[in-house]
Amino acid sequence: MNIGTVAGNSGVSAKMIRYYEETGLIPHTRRSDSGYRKYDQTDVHTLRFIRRARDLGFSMERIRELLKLWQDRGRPSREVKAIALNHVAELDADIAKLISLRNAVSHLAGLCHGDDHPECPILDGLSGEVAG
Amino acid sequence: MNIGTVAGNSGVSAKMIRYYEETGLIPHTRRSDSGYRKYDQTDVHTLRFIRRARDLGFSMERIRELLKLWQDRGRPSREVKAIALNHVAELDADIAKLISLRNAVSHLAGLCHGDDHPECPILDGLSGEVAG
DNA sequence: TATAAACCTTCCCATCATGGCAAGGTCAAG
DNA sequence: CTTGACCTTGCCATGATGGGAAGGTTTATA
Repeated sequence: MNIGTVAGNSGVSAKMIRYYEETGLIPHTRRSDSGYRKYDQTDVHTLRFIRRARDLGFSMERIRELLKLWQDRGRPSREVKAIALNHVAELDADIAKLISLRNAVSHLAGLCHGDDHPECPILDGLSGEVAG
Repeated sequence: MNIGTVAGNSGVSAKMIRYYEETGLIPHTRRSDSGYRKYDQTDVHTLRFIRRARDLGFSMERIRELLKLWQDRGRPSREVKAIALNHVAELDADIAKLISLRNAVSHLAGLCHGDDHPECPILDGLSGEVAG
């Protein structure tokens, strides 16, 4: 298979497949006489694995670890679970931060009349004025 | 005031102040004979405004709009509120997405024993196997 | 068979907001 | 006058991705 076919079959763009190869996430693949990258079904499986992990928000570094464990038949599932739980914790932190922002902005917006007049507690808040 | 003082007083790094100037978020400031950027208290106010907006997660493009409205004494607060509510909507979307990821990862993690054995529903899920 | 379309290659650039570093000029205090 | 703190510009890096150019290859079609 050429890279375009693998891209279509895996859901990972050709651009990213080359990038993953370059950064060592996947090994260098063999080339045709003319220099085209050649792939087989195993590569498609690996790339699908990567894509699903990306879809779940795992960083490339995490995916690197997950791939290693995936390919290690003797891995303890404990290590995989640790990575996943760590990711959940990071997501929780991100979510908490966004919610905090959201509430702050929403609060300010709630104070603003949103009419033709220039008075605006949002701008006042941003400029540091505590209250009218 | 030199840039370092303004940075300290505004909470915006000198690096970012130069960047904001370069990208037009703030105007070019006057220079001393030796080429040093010179600022006054008004600049500190503006930079504090920018920093607070950044802290609330507004993008530079949004801040550009907010700054323009802030400096327009005849603005209708409606426009400010619209930007804020739009930002809230974007934050809500981001939050929803992260929560969805979080739940998916957490679900997979919950299926995994996390012990010495290699069986791992997390890896199975990533590799596309529906179930054992 | 000739040619065009579709594909592949590498290389460079851009994102977004931020930091780091380096080489060199300036200023203030000792 | 030296030292150290500060300023300047400029380049590089981030993380994961896309865009595009310039040029070689393969395949399909006229």
